Amino acid sequence: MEPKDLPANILDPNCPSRVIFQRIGDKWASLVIQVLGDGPVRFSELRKMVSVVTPKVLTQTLRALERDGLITRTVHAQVPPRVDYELTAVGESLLQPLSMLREWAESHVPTILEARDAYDDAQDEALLGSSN
Amino acid sequence: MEPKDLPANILDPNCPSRVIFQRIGDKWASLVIQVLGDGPVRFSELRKMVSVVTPKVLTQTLRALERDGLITRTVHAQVPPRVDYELTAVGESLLQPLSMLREWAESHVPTILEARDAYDDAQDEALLGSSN
DNA sequence: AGTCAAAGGTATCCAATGGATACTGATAGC
DNA sequence: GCTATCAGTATCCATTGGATACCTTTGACT
Repeated sequence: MEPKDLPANILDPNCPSRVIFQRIGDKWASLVIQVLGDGPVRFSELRKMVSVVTPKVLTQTLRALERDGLITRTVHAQVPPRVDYELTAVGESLLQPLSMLREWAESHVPTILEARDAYDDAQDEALLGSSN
Repeated sequence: MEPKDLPANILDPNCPSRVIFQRIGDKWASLVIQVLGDGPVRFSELRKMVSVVTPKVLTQTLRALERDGLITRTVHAQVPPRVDYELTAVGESLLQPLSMLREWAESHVPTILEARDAYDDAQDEALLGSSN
């Protein structure tokens, strides 16, 4: 793993690592993975915990994660049906990098909200100035 | 400690940390930040390095990052114009968490591609079986 | 003088994605 | 029968993303 000649490069649009990187960055996928970090969860529970996601989009997300081997889908032959989603070993290996990002996000909330307010105020002033 | 009462919680749709988390997960934003990790870059260079992004979308991405205080935009009074984008201190603090994700993505490329092939093959067989 | 090129974007239009809402199918319990 | 539960589909519409063309300023070239 020499950093000199990385075999995979996210900046190359033809490199599969980029596709994978963007799957992680998917709006719902990363939340689902973090929820599954505590163990298997069924579909309806996921919907409640990863609020507010519509069933169609949650299904799409879960199928994509399953396809990439990050989660498994287990159907229990019951009525009403019970379907459990669970992290694979690969999926679990994502928990740590994701939790670092999460910690970053949670700890920088105040700073970023301040920056937004300042930026928006500046925009407002610019607009007012131009109309005078 | 129940996870229900975290001060900032990504799973809460009303918590700003979620919005921020999703900005990081934006398709282009995280790539831009990683490119800017080596120092300021001008617009046209960014377009080349973060290929392939259209100017409209790159502008949207940069404006959003600027609004959140992760990058600065500096216009040099020249002709032709020169505009440099540069990470702020907050933006730089994102580099480490992002590089962990990037390393994860790059190192898991083979595993995930295999999983995809296996999944797609299984889907194909299921389709063939149902049509017989 | 006229024309071209460079840089950093906008403007416009169309395709893809995301989301709201309603519905399905099997069965157990009332 | 009627209803409830669960895990989704089906359908439709709004938002976003992307391709392409265009704009502006000024220096260099012809």
